[in-house]
Amino acid sequence: MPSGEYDPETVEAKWQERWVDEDLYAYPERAVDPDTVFSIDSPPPTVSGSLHWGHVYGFTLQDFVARFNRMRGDEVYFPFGYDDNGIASELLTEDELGIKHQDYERREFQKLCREVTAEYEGEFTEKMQNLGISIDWDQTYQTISPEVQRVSQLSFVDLYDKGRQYRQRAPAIWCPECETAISQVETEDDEQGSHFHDIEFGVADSEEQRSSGSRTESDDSEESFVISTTRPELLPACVAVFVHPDDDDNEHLVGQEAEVPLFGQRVPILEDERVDLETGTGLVMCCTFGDQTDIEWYQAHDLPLRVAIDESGTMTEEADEYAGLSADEAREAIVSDLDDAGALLDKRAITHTVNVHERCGTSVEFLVKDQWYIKLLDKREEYLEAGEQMDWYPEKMFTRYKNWIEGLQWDWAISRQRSSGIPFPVWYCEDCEHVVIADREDLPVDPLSDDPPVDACPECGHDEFAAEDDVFDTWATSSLTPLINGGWDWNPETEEMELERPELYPFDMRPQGHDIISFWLFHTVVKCYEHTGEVPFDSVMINGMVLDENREKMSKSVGNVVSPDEVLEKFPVDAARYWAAGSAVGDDLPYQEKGLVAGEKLMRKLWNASKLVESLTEDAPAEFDHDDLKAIDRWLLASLDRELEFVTEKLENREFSKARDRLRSFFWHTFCDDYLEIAKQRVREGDDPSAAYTLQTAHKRFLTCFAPILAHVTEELWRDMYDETSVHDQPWPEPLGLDADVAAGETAMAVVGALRKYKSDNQLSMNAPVDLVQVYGDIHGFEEDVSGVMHIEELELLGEEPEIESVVTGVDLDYSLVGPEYGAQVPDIEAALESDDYEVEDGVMHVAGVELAPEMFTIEESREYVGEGDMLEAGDAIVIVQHAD
RNA sequence: GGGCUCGUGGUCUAGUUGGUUAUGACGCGGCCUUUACAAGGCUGAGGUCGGUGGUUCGAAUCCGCCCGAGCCCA
Repeated sequence: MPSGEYDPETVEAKWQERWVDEDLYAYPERAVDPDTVFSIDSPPPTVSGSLHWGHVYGFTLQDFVARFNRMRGDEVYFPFGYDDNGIASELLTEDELGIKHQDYERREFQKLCREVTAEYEGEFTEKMQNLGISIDWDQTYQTISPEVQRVSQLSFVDLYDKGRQYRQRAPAIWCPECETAISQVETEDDEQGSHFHDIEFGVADSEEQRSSGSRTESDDSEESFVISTTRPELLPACVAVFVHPDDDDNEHLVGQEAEVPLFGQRVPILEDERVDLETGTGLVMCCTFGDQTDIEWYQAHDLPLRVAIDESGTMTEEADEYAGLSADEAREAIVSDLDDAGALLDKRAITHTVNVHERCGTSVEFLVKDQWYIKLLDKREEYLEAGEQMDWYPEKMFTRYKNWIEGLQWDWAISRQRSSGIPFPVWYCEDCEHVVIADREDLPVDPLSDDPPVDACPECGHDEFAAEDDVFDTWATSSLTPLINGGWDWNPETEEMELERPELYPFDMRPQGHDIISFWLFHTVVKCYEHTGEVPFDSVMINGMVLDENREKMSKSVGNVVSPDEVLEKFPVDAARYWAAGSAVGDDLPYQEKGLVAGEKLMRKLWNASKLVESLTEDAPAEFDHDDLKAIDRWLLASLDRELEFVTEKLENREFSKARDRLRSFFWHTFCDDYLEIAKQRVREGDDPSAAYTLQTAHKRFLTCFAPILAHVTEELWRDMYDETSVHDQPWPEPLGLDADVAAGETAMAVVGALRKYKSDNQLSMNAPVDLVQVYGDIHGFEEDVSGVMHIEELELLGEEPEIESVVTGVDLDYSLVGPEYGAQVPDIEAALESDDYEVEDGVMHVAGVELAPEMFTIEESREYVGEGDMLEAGDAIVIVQHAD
């Protein structure tokens, strides 16, 4: 029996442990009906990081859905993945073990990674369990595991067979410090000090002018222009000069050729909108490659390639006499030589934004490498339709997916030149470069250690092969989680890819933060769609970001990070869950201690009310004929039916905060404040099975409905009061389907409310007796309840309205009817009403030359009681109180 | 710089197919021991709905511009 105060610290830990020990959330082995399976595909978090609010928030929202669907009878598949395949885990492993990945064979290094991350995974598991998330802990996977590597490589082979992947020489982002290619998302902007060098370029005649014979001696060496650059060492890589189309001053240069100082190559002067007119002189050189724009120009204008800096940051043969110097040394030497040649007009310090590798802060370079790509551009329409097929919660977030697809300019590069990661299962013939792909049966393979599946090249018969040493982009693996969860594998007998658990796929729900819709979600949709021909998710639930209490992003450098660990030492998990349910899905949510405090208060109210219900329902009948229910009991249960209908619909639509608030409000105000006060007297003053039954029935329903949100306190109360099986295993309540005089019940409650106010206003205690109360209004069947709870000696129902003097105070128009009908005449009508210039005849109002139908207006009256006692207005009813103070 | 989202009493929020008196909670003031709960109950104050211009008889709601925040892209 619940007694004393609720002790969340002990209770929450107890249930978290038992839920796991009892396998309460286990996905049933033989659940094979796709219609009753509810499968969730959570994006696996990076395990080497610590738990942050984003995890708590995201997983809590998923848990609401999981618990709700479980109670509705679905077999819920709620797995957990550990993303330990990223660079973060590799660095962690090197750090922890004091090793370098270069010293190990790739497979061996990954084994070490698995060992190191296992420890962190344990910690992560514990924290997730401490949040009471109803994950099935028998359904877990690690992205670095050989099984997942196999799926990743199978995906590669499948897409290659389908012609969706190709290999091409293209620019890659390169970190010269780490000597690795990195993806766009691994770079970040950094403000750095640098120098602008104003360098004079000569103008040479273009081919056209030369051939047309317009060239004169003086045109040649006389004309020049100035380019400001921070990268003079890239002069040897210069392949073009660009002018903005709106740049009138330099427009005349377009079409001519420029001569690069010191190096002498002649390059075209072209026009392009991507020139930034605000920076430097408005003229810019394009070098292959100095930055991202250079790559775009290279591709858009079909420019030649001149690579002047190699992978280690050393100047190449293109740099002539500077070859072999480091980029920094070359810059100094070139600047000095430019100065000597008179081509350096100015040098000044600036700060500008550069792309740096987020791990080491080194400015990135752009190199040309052979890269593998997945085709995207040719199927943009299809992928857009795939997105449209999913239900988006909230709907508005589909726009992000749509904009992303519409803005795609390149296919997706999936190869990374990192020395750790999941390898491409590919070899190349040393002679003819024929691509040899591993056999599916052999996967996972590492070409650096394993032999190709053929002895000789099927193309040319050559028997020497070069291993592909690239690894997959991390998204290439992360985008396969529905297939990993579904047990996707090669069946050698049917020679087809098959799902071991096809009932899970497509997954019912994909949760996703709105920040990575364009990466994680998009790539997952694309790849799974290509592999299976089906959109992998029926629905997507987007969660917002957790911000600090000033609505600003939590960031270590700003120092406004609040750790969930600290907070959960102070507050119950259920309080955090209550807070998490407090925002519209998809919206950002500020961390607010007040939100958790409100949750604690609700838990306390639930606890205390349960204690009272328990004490009142010891003799409650398990069954009770609904026809024998007293009016107020019938009214309460019928009202609860309506609330449940609302709450159920909101939970179905992931409108957690609406469900939460409505449930809370009905429980607190209607059940506790109104009903419970009345029912407790009835039960205490005499045997009242109708009240006891109603109390218990309603209370059970509250516990089950609160269970998805307040998972722990409801479990404690349920198991303590009712049943040794979990509240989370109870069926979601169906409406009882009772008829009740809802209006009379509400009027009765309004009368009670008015009397409470009367007592409060007159500084009377709530249990102070009142001599006589007369009610004009329908509270039929509730008379005893009203007089009981308000301690009324005599309650009299009036058959006709008491003596009331009415004074007309104004006229209320129903604008939704008057507006469309009379439009511009509305101000005239209002003016006439203002000056009392109107007449009402047979219910029709004549005003300002028009006639208003009865439903268009209401005469407002203030009513004054002229008889004995005090008059109270209680909704539709009028209450007269006779009380001798 | 571009796109998307958000902006409602001190704080968090409901309401946005246009209808005039904007919801609830937290906090704040006042009153009340009602044998579940004073961390409770009743009640009150507090908002020209980010700013500005427009459309309309009527705008928190629709449109333009501006400001602030978040995310993604450059």
